[in-house]
Amino acid sequence: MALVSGRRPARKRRNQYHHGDLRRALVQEAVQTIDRDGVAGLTLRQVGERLGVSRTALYRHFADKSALLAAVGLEGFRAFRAAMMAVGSDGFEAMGRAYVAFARTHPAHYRVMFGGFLEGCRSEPELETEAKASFQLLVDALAGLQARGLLRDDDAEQMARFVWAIVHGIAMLAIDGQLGAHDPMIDVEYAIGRLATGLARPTPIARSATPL
Amino acid sequence: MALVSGRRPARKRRNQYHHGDLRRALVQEAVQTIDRDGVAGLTLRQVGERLGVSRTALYRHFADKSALLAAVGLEGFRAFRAAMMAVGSDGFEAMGRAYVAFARTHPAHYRVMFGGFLEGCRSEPELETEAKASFQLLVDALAGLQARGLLRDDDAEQMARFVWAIVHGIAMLAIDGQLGAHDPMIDVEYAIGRLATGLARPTPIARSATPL
DNA sequence: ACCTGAACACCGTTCAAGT
DNA sequence: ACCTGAACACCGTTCAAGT
Repeated sequence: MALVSGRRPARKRRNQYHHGDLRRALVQEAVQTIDRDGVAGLTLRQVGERLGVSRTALYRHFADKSALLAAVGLEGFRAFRAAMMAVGSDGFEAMGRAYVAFARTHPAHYRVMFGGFLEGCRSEPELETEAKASFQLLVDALAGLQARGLLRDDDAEQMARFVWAIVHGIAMLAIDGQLGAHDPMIDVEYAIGRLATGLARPTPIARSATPL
Repeated sequence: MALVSGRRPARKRRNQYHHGDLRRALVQEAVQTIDRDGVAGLTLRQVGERLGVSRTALYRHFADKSALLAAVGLEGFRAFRAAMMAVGSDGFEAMGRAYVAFARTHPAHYRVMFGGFLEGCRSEPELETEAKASFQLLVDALAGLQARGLLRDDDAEQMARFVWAIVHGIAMLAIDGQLGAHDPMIDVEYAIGRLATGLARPTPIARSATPL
């Protein structure tokens, strides 16, 4: 559950009425609520009540509800990038698996990050920065594979958008329940297999094939 | 704008206070509101007010807000399926283009259909039926290509989920503004090119290639 | 600094009452 | 049948007041 970067020790500050770190508690409670009730089910009053705090205490830490959502998104992006970096960038197989796994493990974060709920948060530059950095991770990984001659020489950003669309599509369908009982990891494995064929550097012979 | 199947002529019914077809007007107004303000910005009171009708008039036609949303989704699925059938099922190129084009032309419908807002509508069997039928369209198209020897012999449903994830991913990223000014149709064309390589029936020679 | 309760303008939904 | 206004329990947000 420790999603934030753990630089600050668990030492509680004094001179506070109810919490050592209300800000963090608010974000955490928001995430739990979204996991349970969806973004639409998130109410600031309930969050406060659940934390044993007045319903306006939140405004000491966040300008409004969308700022709280932005904090959830930012935390999500940081955890997401950490998870991606943890698997390394040798092949996109592991990244693809890690991507969908993250969405399933943190559906609330994922939905806030990529579900269009951050529209009113254009004022948060950190969000944009973090999102761009996550995407760049994928671009770099693909460029690395290209440099080793393993991938076609297409524009790396174009390839990245393609791969991103696939894992994003699988992830969204999975956490929205569109896949029913079907295991999304099967789709990830299938996609990896098809991408190996479709994105591999074309050999002279394969290039001459007229597939469709 | 005529999204519903046009079987009923525009003849207005009598003996009504304000509308010939309040139900349809409500759905239409809801769609416009969602297009403008997002699903979160949809309020029943505003819809009624905009239609010059009491704020509770809606309950004569819909059990609650989620039922109105379900109606929007159903209308979307019907229009979606019609658009898919219109392009034929000869190749998935045209279907892919039509898919993303639909999402961009009807972002409100698309978001309601696939954005996880229909969770509370399990009681609407028509929704499930329509969603399944849309998916089946893709499965059938792929199976047809398989029968003509143009596609790999993988499970057609597995291939369909793969293709669906791709176009869904592109569509969501596009209507969520994640692509910035980038034209999503470029991604569709790129995806089509890569899929032609990745989903084509493997020739004996291509099969022996070790791409990644 | 951080927290509080009262207050305001909203919202979905119910219901008795009207035509 | 279809529509209405009053009412209820919610919601986000503001603000003067407390420690």
